[in-house]
Amino acid sequence: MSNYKINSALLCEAFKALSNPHRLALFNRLLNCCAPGTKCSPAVAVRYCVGELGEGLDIAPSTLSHHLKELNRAGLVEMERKGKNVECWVEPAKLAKLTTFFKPVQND
Amino acid sequence: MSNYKINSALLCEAFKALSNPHRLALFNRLLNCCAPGTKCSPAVAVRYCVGELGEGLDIAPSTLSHHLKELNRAGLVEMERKGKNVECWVEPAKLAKLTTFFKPVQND
DNA sequence: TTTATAGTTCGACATATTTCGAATTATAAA
DNA sequence: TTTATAATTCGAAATATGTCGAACTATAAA
Repeated sequence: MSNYKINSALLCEAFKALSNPHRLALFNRLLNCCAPGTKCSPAVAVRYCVGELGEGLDIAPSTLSHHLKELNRAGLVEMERKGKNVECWVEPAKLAKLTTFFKPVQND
Repeated sequence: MSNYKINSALLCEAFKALSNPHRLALFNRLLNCCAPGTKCSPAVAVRYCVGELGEGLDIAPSTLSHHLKELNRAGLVEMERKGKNVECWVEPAKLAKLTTFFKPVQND
């Protein structure tokens, strides 16, 4: 099977979501739980609440909320309310789909 | 080594380039030289000229040119004039960098 | 019940993007 | 040299995006 026709509309939405510096930073923060050099092998997807994700980004809460909504809409980030907070995480399965796109066609 | 700090500005440019349906289609055309089911194992990157890439996309030549310029600027597509035509192709090394981003952090 | 904290929605405004047609450049063919 | 083909540049217009503050909702704590 080749990657000739992955649903390009969905793919395009994913790339659009990652095309903004703030959203890319947010997504990256969810992907990379650890600072360089530290040990970290999460069995389960890492979770951050909205506020934590926005730290150091210097954007208004409403803007932060908007960007996370976009990442969620694009299917890249999951969100779930936990008490006063809303937790965010990335499902590893979603990543796999994206990497598939960049792999060259495989035929034998 | 982790992917903690890939140059996010460059990465962002790449995703922005792929965030437009027409540009994604153009890039995909360069990635997937073959129709599904056919045999195809290109030793060298596949090349299309600008006009060929635009076929069936129903956009003006100026728009096509603009989009390819964007893909080139983002470092995703190489371009070189060959006579009357301008040939376009994707360097496999560029793809590798993008896939790295989506891979989870590896620490041992 | 009142108050505080976390996050979202809405409307407005500035900026960026997409697209086209007209004019232009580069190359090859007649 | 003149003509045709391939592609690019430029300017303009329509649309989309990023951002904020104000007002609002959801939940927990006092």
